Amino acid sequence: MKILQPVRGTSDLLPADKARQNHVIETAKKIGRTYGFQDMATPIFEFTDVFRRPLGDASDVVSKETYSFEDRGGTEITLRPENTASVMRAVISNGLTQTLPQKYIYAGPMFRYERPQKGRMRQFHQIGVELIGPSSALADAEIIGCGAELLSELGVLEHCTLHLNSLGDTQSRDAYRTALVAFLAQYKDDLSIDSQRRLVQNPLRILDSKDAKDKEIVAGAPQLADYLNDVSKAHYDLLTTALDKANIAFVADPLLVRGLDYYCHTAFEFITDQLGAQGTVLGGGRYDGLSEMLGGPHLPAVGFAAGVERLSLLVDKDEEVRTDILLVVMDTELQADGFALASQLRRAGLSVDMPFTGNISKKLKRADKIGAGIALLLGSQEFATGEVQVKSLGDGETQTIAIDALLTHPLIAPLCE
RNA sequence: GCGGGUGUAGCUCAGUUGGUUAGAGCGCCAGUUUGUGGUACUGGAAGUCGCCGGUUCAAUUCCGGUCACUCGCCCCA
Repeated sequence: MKILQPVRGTSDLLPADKARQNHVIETAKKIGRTYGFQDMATPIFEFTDVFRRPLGDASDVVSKETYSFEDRGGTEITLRPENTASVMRAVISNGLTQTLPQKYIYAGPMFRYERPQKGRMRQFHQIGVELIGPSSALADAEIIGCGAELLSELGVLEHCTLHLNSLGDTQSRDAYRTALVAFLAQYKDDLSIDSQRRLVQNPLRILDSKDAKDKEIVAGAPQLADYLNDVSKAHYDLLTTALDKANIAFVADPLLVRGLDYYCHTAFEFITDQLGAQGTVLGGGRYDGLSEMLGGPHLPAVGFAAGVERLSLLVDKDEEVRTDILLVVMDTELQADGFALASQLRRAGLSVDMPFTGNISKKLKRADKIGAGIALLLGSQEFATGEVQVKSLGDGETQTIAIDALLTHPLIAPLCE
């Protein structure tokens, strides 16, 4: 075991990366607030059944992508591969089904045992929103609008296309699935190996196969849209009308399907062409069936999840974290006084860095690394009269002022929060 | 889980048709400057050539395996 390298599919977030991710997350929370979504969090692990029941044993996520283990008490535990099931579990656990709708936003790490690629990690981070209670297509529009707004605020919407589809309600979907399987069964031997497997496990997935031969066959397959019943059509129509009126551009994508079983009606993904095969940057849909799969009441819900790493890769913003003031203590015997002064400035809201070793020149060099605009030089000569040197690092101008007057100095006062 | 590419200093990369002490730029450290940063100049440290094995008088170089990263498939955020 090579402990000096991180576990495959995990990585350290050094300050530059972490700052970029914080920006994505903070932007999401800000946009979420404008929609009335409240920040919340669920545990990072749950009983394995929380994920196994709704996702289905056959799904890839559960059958081969989860980090599952038995804890010391013999309980089957799974690190969450996504957060929607956890949130729904929390709503039911806490009796919140009595006070609907519930609107949540969350952010945190997820875990999937997959082959890592760019924008695909084994520990990765998602931000997501869930709107639980309403069955109206306007709720779907609100979720999609929130996603679009987030991407727009991050400056990446122009690189993304919104793909939209309707899977219909259970009745429509079952009818379509039957028709699709009947059609594809005729070409069973011509389908790719993967798709032959899907024919049994998840036939709708064959629709977006990238295999050339599969695509040919799929081209002649029945269309999902033709199997939507009136309720499903009305839902889709209201959603698209709302999106149109709000100027949210989308392309109807009849081949867009979701991997997880509990989705119905709306499925959507914001896809970018800038991340190779991991183009989906934000995706979601309606999952009216989830609550019942967990043993709760019938509970309509819709939401999205976005990949923080993927969004961070698209955001070119480099937020440098600067420190306001470099405090250079020029005489060893004044170290403790320097610490006291730094403490006083910090209490006033300033960020202060005070090097402990090195000569004056070496200490001053640190100013550039931390991005400080001002250096304070504390030496015995001026300390004797209660003064300190204030050096503006932009132009090198230095003046000596009373320590008591520091916080009102024209260069320093604006930095106090 | 399957297929392709890559692996030389902290970073970005040269290089060796197999042959003595493996190079550059950036970064880092020190000095020029013992109470004043950036720039400049000078000097310095730093590499099991990913790891293990094989072939060979000799392997960083060739071969095999392995690990990691990366791209694609699968699946998704």
